[in-house]
Amino acid sequence: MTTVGVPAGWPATEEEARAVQDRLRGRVVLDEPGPPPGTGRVTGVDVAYDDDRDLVAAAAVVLDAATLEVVAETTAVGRISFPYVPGLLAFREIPTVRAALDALPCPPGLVVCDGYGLAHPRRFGLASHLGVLTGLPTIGVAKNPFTFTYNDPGPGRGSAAPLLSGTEDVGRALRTRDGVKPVFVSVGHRVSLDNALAHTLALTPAYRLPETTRRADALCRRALQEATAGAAQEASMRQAPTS
DNA sequence: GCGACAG
DNA sequence: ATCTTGTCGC
Repeated sequence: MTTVGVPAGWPATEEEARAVQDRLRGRVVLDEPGPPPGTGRVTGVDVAYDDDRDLVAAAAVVLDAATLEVVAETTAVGRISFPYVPGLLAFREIPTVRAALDALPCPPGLVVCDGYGLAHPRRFGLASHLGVLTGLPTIGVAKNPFTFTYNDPGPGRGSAAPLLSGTEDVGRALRTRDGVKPVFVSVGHRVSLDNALAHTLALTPAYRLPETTRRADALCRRALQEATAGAAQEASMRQAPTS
Protein backbone atom coordinates (compact mmCIF):
# COMPACT_ATOMS: atom_id res chain seq x y z
CA MET A 1 0.00 0.00 0.00
CA THR A 2 1.30 3.43 -1.01
CA THR A 3 0.66 6.64 0.96
CA VAL A 4 0.08 9.88 -0.93
CA GLY A 5 -0.43 13.54 -0.15
CA VAL A 6 -2.27 16.13 -2.21
CA PRO A 7 0.01 17.11 -5.15
CA ALA A 8 1.65 20.53 -5.06
CA GLY A 9 -0.39 23.02 -7.04
CA TRP A 10 -3.52 20.88 -6.94
CA PRO A 11 -6.60 23.10 -7.46
CA ALA A 12 -8.12 24.38 -4.24
CA THR A 13 -11.23 26.04 -5.65
CA GLU A 14 -13.90 25.13 -8.17
CA GLU A 15 -12.80 28.02 -10.36
CA GLU A 16 -9.22 26.76 -10.50
CA ALA A 17 -10.39 23.23 -11.18
CA ARG A 18 -12.60 24.31 -14.09
CA ALA A 19 -9.70 26.31 -15.50
CA VAL A 20 -7.51 23.19 -15.41
CA GLN A 21 -10.17 21.25 -17.29
CA ASP A 22 -10.43 23.96 -19.92
CA ARG A 23 -6.64 24.00 -20.31
CA LEU A 24 -6.17 20.22 -20.55
CA ARG A 25 -9.24 19.42 -22.63
CA GLY A 26 -7.39 20.05 -25.89
CA ARG A 27 -4.90 17.28 -25.14
CA VAL A 28 -7.44 14.47 -25.28
CA VAL A 29 -6.81 12.09 -28.20
CA LEU A 30 -10.03 10.84 -29.79
CA ASP A 31 -8.78 9.48 -33.11
CA GLU A 32 -7.07 6.29 -31.96
CA PRO A 33 -8.98 2.97 -31.85
CA GLY A 34 -7.15 1.77 -28.74
CA PRO A 35 -6.18 -1.78 -27.81
CA PRO A 36 -8.31 -4.56 -29.35
CA PRO A 37 -10.80 -6.06 -26.87
CA GLY A 38 -9.86 -9.45 -25.46
CA THR A 39 -6.11 -8.94 -25.84
CA GLY A 40 -3.43 -7.71 -23.49
CA ARG A 41 -4.42 -6.28 -20.15
CA VAL A 42 -7.29 -4.26 -18.76
CA THR A 43 -7.09 -2.38 -15.49
CA GLY A 44 -9.88 -1.23 -13.22
CA VAL A 45 -9.46 1.73 -10.85
CA ASP A 46 -11.80 2.82 -8.08
CA VAL A 47 -11.81 4.89 -4.91
CA ALA A 48 -13.52 4.71 -1.49
CA TYR A 49 -13.88 7.55 1.00
CA ASP A 50 -14.08 8.25 4.69
CA ASP A 51 -14.90 11.95 4.77
CA ASP A 52 -14.97 12.11 8.57
CA ARG A 53 -11.40 10.87 8.86
CA ASP A 54 -10.33 12.68 5.69
CA LEU A 55 -9.15 9.41 4.18
CA VAL A 56 -9.32 8.16 0.63
CA ALA A 57 -8.23 4.73 -0.64
CA ALA A 58 -7.72 3.79 -4.28
CA ALA A 59 -7.17 0.45 -5.95
CA ALA A 60 -5.87 -0.62 -9.34
CA VAL A 61 -6.54 -4.19 -10.47
CA VAL A 62 -4.94 -5.52 -13.64
CA LEU A 63 -6.79 -8.31 -15.44
CA ASP A 64 -5.76 -10.51 -18.33
CA ALA A 65 -8.19 -9.29 -20.98
CA ALA A 66 -8.71 -12.79 -22.39
CA THR A 67 -9.30 -14.74 -19.18
CA LEU A 68 -10.29 -11.90 -16.80
CA GLU A 69 -7.94 -13.36 -14.21
CA VAL A 70 -6.14 -10.98 -11.86
CA VAL A 71 -2.57 -10.28 -12.95
CA ALA A 72 -1.65 -7.62 -10.40
CA GLU A 73 -3.25 -5.28 -7.89
CA THR A 74 -2.17 -2.28 -5.84
CA THR A 75 -3.71 0.17 -3.38
CA ALA A 76 -2.91 3.69 -2.22
CA VAL A 77 -4.21 5.76 0.68
CA GLY A 78 -4.17 9.52 1.10
CA ARG A 79 -5.94 12.66 2.24
CA ILE A 80 -9.05 13.81 0.41
CA SER A 81 -7.84 16.29 -2.21
CA PHE A 82 -11.12 17.94 -3.23
CA PRO A 83 -14.80 17.94 -2.21
CA TYR A 84 -17.32 16.13 -4.34
CA VAL A 85 -18.65 18.58 -6.89
CA PRO A 86 -20.57 17.25 -9.91
CA GLY A 87 -18.32 17.85 -12.90
CA LEU A 88 -15.15 17.97 -10.81
CA LEU A 89 -14.95 14.36 -9.65
CA ALA A 90 -11.50 13.90 -11.18
CA PHE A 91 -9.93 16.30 -8.68
CA ARG A 92 -11.19 14.11 -5.86
CA GLU A 93 -10.08 10.80 -7.33
CA ILE A 94 -6.98 11.28 -9.44
CA PRO A 95 -4.11 11.78 -6.96
CA THR A 96 -4.76 8.49 -5.18
CA VAL A 97 -5.64 6.60 -8.35
CA ARG A 98 -2.40 7.72 -9.96
CA ALA A 99 -0.42 6.54 -6.97
CA ALA A 100 -2.04 3.12 -7.23
CA LEU A 101 -1.32 2.96 -10.98
CA ASP A 102 2.27 4.08 -10.44
CA ALA A 103 2.78 1.26 -7.96
CA LEU A 104 1.82 -1.47 -10.44
CA PRO A 105 4.61 -3.88 -11.37
CA CYS A 106 3.40 -4.11 -14.98
CA PRO A 107 1.85 -1.87 -17.65
CA PRO A 108 -1.90 -1.46 -17.07
CA GLY A 109 -3.03 -1.60 -20.69
CA LEU A 110 -6.51 -0.10 -21.05
CA VAL A 111 -7.77 1.66 -17.93
CA VAL A 112 -11.48 1.41 -17.08
CA CYS A 113 -12.74 4.26 -14.88
CA ASP A 114 -15.80 4.33 -12.65
CA GLY A 115 -17.46 7.44 -14.08
CA TYR A 116 -17.38 9.45 -17.29
CA GLY A 117 -14.94 10.61 -19.96
CA LEU A 118 -16.24 12.69 -22.86
CA ALA A 119 -19.70 12.69 -21.37
CA HIS A 120 -19.09 15.65 -19.10
CA PRO A 121 -20.27 19.28 -18.80
CA ARG A 122 -16.96 20.46 -20.35
CA ARG A 123 -16.26 17.20 -22.20
CA PHE A 124 -13.42 16.36 -19.81
CA GLY A 125 -14.50 13.83 -17.22
CA LEU A 126 -12.44 11.59 -14.96
CA ALA A 127 -11.48 9.13 -17.71
CA SER A 128 -10.39 11.92 -20.06
CA HIS A 129 -8.38 13.62 -17.32
CA LEU A 130 -6.66 10.45 -16.12
CA GLY A 131 -5.83 9.56 -19.73
CA VAL A 132 -4.25 12.93 -20.46
CA LEU A 133 -2.17 12.87 -17.26
CA THR A 134 -0.92 9.31 -17.74
CA GLY A 135 -0.97 8.96 -21.52
CA LEU A 136 -2.80 5.65 -21.08
CA PRO A 137 -5.84 4.56 -23.09
CA THR A 138 -8.92 5.08 -20.89
CA ILE A 139 -12.69 4.67 -20.97
CA GLY A 140 -15.45 5.60 -18.54
CA VAL A 141 -18.20 3.22 -17.44
CA ALA A 142 -20.71 4.91 -15.15
CA LYS A 143 -23.61 3.46 -13.18
CA ASN A 144 -25.86 6.53 -13.48
CA PRO A 145 -26.88 8.77 -16.40
CA PHE A 146 -25.65 11.90 -14.60
CA THR A 147 -27.24 14.86 -16.39
CA PHE A 148 -27.63 13.06 -19.70
CA THR A 149 -30.67 11.63 -21.40
CA TYR A 150 -31.23 8.43 -23.35
CA ASN A 151 -33.92 6.21 -24.71
CA ASP A 152 -34.02 2.78 -23.15
CA PRO A 153 -31.90 0.29 -25.14
CA GLY A 154 -33.49 -3.01 -26.20
CA PRO A 155 -33.85 -5.60 -23.40
CA GLY A 156 -31.02 -7.86 -24.55
CA ARG A 157 -27.36 -7.78 -23.57
CA GLY A 158 -25.42 -5.73 -26.13
CA SER A 159 -28.25 -3.34 -26.95
CA ALA A 160 -27.20 0.29 -26.86
CA ALA A 161 -28.74 3.72 -27.25
CA PRO A 162 -27.13 7.14 -27.64
CA LEU A 163 -26.31 9.08 -24.49
CA LEU A 164 -27.27 12.64 -25.19
CA SER A 165 -26.24 16.02 -23.87
CA GLY A 166 -29.04 18.00 -25.45
CA THR A 167 -28.67 16.90 -29.06
CA GLU A 168 -24.98 16.07 -28.75
CA ASP A 169 -24.01 12.39 -28.75
CA VAL A 170 -21.55 11.86 -25.89
CA GLY A 171 -21.62 8.10 -25.33
CA ARG A 172 -23.91 5.10 -25.04
CA ALA A 173 -26.35 3.57 -22.61
CA LEU A 174 -25.28 -0.06 -22.92
CA ARG A 175 -27.20 -3.10 -21.69
CA THR A 176 -24.55 -5.46 -20.36
CA ARG A 177 -26.98 -8.11 -19.05
CA ASP A 178 -30.42 -9.15 -20.28
CA GLY A 179 -33.20 -7.15 -18.66
CA VAL A 180 -30.88 -5.24 -16.34
CA LYS A 181 -30.43 -1.46 -16.11
CA PRO A 182 -27.82 -0.27 -18.62
CA VAL A 183 -24.39 1.18 -17.85
CA PHE A 184 -23.21 4.44 -19.38
CA VAL A 185 -20.10 4.27 -21.53
CA SER A 186 -18.05 7.16 -22.85
CA VAL A 187 -14.59 7.43 -24.35
CA GLY A 188 -11.71 8.75 -22.32
CA HIS A 189 -8.36 9.00 -24.08
CA ARG A 190 -7.00 7.14 -27.13
CA VAL A 191 -9.95 4.72 -27.44
CA SER A 192 -12.85 4.74 -29.92
CA LEU A 193 -16.44 4.46 -28.73
CA ASP A 194 -16.94 1.16 -30.57
CA ASN A 195 -13.90 -0.27 -28.84
CA ALA A 196 -15.02 1.09 -25.49
CA LEU A 197 -18.36 -0.70 -25.92
CA ALA A 198 -16.69 -3.94 -27.01
CA HIS A 199 -14.36 -3.83 -24.01
CA THR A 200 -17.27 -3.22 -21.69
CA LEU A 201 -19.14 -6.22 -23.06
CA ALA A 202 -16.02 -8.38 -22.83
CA LEU A 203 -15.75 -7.40 -19.17
CA THR A 204 -19.36 -8.24 -18.30
CA PRO A 205 -19.81 -12.01 -18.85
CA ALA A 206 -21.63 -12.41 -15.54
CA TYR A 207 -22.58 -9.08 -13.95
CA ARG A 208 -23.91 -5.67 -14.93
CA LEU A 209 -20.66 -3.91 -14.03
CA PRO A 210 -17.27 -4.67 -15.59
CA GLU A 211 -15.10 -7.17 -13.71
CA THR A 212 -12.46 -4.46 -13.55
CA THR A 213 -14.61 -2.07 -11.55
CA ARG A 214 -16.04 -4.87 -9.40
CA ARG A 215 -12.56 -5.99 -8.45
CA ALA A 216 -11.23 -2.48 -7.92
CA ASP A 217 -14.29 -1.53 -5.85
CA ALA A 218 -13.90 -4.49 -3.52
CA LEU A 219 -10.17 -3.86 -3.13
CA CYS A 220 -10.33 -0.14 -2.38
CA ARG A 221 -13.04 -0.74 0.23
CA ARG A 222 -10.82 -3.29 1.91
CA ALA A 223 -7.89 -0.87 1.78
CA LEU A 224 -9.98 1.91 3.32
CA GLN A 225 -11.13 -0.34 6.15
CA GLU A 226 -7.58 -1.38 6.88
CA ALA A 227 -6.44 2.25 6.87
CA THR A 228 -9.33 3.18 9.16
CA ALA A 229 -8.56 0.31 11.52
CA GLY A 230 -4.91 1.34 11.53
CA ALA A 231 -5.80 4.92 12.48
CA ALA A 232 -8.05 3.70 15.31
CA GLN A 233 -5.33 1.45 16.65
CA GLU A 234 -2.80 4.28 16.67
CA ALA A 235 -5.26 6.49 18.55
CA SER A 236 -5.79 3.89 21.27
CA MET A 237 -2.02 3.42 21.51
CA ARG A 238 -1.64 7.11 22.30
CA GLN A 239 -4.25 6.89 25.07
CA ALA A 240 -3.06 3.65 26.61
CA PRO A 241 0.47 2.95 25.33
CA THR A 242 0.66 -0.46 27.02
CA SER A 243 -2.55 -1.89 25.56
C1' DG B 1 -33.41 32.08 -8.55
C1' DC B 2 -34.35 26.76 -7.93
C1' DG B 3 -33.41 22.03 -8.58
C1' DA B 4 -30.48 18.17 -10.47
C1' DC B 5 -26.19 16.25 -10.55
C1' DA B 6 -20.40 10.72 -12.22
C1' DG B 7 -18.44 9.11 -7.13
C1' DA C 1 -19.67 7.81 -2.19
C1' DT C 2 -21.94 6.34 2.46
C1' DC C 3 -25.49 5.24 6.22
C1' DT C 4 -27.79 -0.04 6.74
C1' DT C 5 -31.60 -5.67 7.71
C1' DG C 6 -34.06 -8.26 5.92
C1' DT C 7 -35.91 -10.22 2.03
C1' DC C 8 -37.55 -11.99 -2.56
C1' DG C 9 -35.85 -15.00 -6.11
C1' DC C 10 -32.91 -18.03 -9.05
